[in-house]
Amino acid sequence: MARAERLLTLLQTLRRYRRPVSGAALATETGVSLRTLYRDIASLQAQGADIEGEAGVGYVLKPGFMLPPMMFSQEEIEALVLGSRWVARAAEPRLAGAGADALAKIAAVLPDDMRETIESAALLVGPRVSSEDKADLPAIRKAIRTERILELTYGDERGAVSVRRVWPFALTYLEQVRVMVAWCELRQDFRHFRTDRIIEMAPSEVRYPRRRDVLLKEWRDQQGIPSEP
Amino acid sequence: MARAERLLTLLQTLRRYRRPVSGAALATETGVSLRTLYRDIASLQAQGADIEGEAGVGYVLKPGFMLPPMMFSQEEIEALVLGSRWVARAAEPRLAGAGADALAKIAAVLPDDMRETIESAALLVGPRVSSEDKADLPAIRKAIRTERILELTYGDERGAVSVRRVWPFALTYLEQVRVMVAWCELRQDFRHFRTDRIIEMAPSEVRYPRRRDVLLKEWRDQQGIPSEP
DNA sequence: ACACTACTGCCATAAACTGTCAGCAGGTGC
DNA sequence: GCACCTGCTGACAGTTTATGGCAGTAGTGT
Repeated sequence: MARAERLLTLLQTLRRYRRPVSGAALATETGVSLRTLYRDIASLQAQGADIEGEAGVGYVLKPGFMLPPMMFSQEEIEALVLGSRWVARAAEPRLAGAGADALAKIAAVLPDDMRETIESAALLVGPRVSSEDKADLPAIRKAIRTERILELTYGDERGAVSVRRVWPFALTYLEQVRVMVAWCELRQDFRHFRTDRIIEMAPSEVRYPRRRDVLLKEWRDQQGIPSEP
Repeated sequence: MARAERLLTLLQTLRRYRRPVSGAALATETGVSLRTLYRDIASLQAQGADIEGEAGVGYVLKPGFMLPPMMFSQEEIEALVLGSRWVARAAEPRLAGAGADALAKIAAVLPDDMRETIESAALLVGPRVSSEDKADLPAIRKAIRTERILELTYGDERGAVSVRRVWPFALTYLEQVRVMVAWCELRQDFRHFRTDRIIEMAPSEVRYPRRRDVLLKEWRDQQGIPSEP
């Protein structure tokens, strides 16, 4: 049983580094010989981990995560499936695709009878969200993840166009539209931006000076929104 | 590595039987000695599997499923999380709770930085579904899973009350209401029942004579709905 | 009382894992 | 070309772990 744990530790260690890490470094960190480390890496790759090793450079783990074995109840699986379905319908194409992929991965490992259940027990027929986003939603999500400043050209409900620098920290999925929540440098306050009204958007490499979760908390307090589940 | 696979096989074998199975039977089926089987069961239980063993009876696996280790991309995790959030908001309390539980399980094993991302990158602020269901939705889902006939007292949009026997095979989650799709013995056709208009409901132990997935397919064909992802 | 079962401890054997050593391959810098 | 760093593979002995058989305890249903 010690081995399985070590492999998970190794994965998390690999995730910590963004730059390539040498096998020797990983070996000392996990307290194991170099030879064994190579074997461990091979095991992880065999299990599907996206680890790339290049001679003279080191190892990099492609962004993502390996879930350890986990037990889900019947209803929890139904919830995951129903949720993924909803995402596959309601989110923008790229995230929707990810939802469908996740769903397929889960369905692939379920026993036959359960897969059948899943294919019928939960349907989503809600009108497909049709508002077309001009904005690049994956780019917004990435900016949120990495806490980067966005350069925004935005047309509000009255048609007035403005250019702003904003600090995006959340993206909300409403029934018909999606709204980016950000701190606006122009207004020095929180602002909501409907993604279908974003005319142009330039992600920058500049990190904004505050932490995303703090911004989120302050915004929630201001809005009177209780913290999420 | 053979051991991990054997444990998964053992789980699936356990799932196949509905009745308690003796350890000896499981041992021969997985090709292992009885002593080792006991150790394997202990391992699975240590990993969180809901296996119950009773002396003189055998082993039973509580309904549910253990996901093997799986790799998810960043976006797939975001999709799963966003979807679970939506379920936690939009579904009826019990399924919503399951969504929250699933979310918590996933969050618990994610590395810290990713957990932070998840706590802010996707929010759902859509108006909480407020229509109160008089119907017992978990019971409906169970009837669907097990293909049981439901005895229904239903009030339609004009207030006319009727009593019917129906064969439920799907449950759709719309924005404001939930709709059970079933074959109605009274009308000899497919009918949709808003769950908030179900006045009374009696699950029976009688299995309906057709297969759920076939009903679903016929209904889809009749409605002109393309098959789900 | 009896049959059946889960469960535990012990121990010898079998299998797997691990570390050390050696060597090959690919890329970088001198 | 040469030294150097790195990934990667094979072979072998030592160590650890897993396994199977055996004996024994205890709970359940007939």
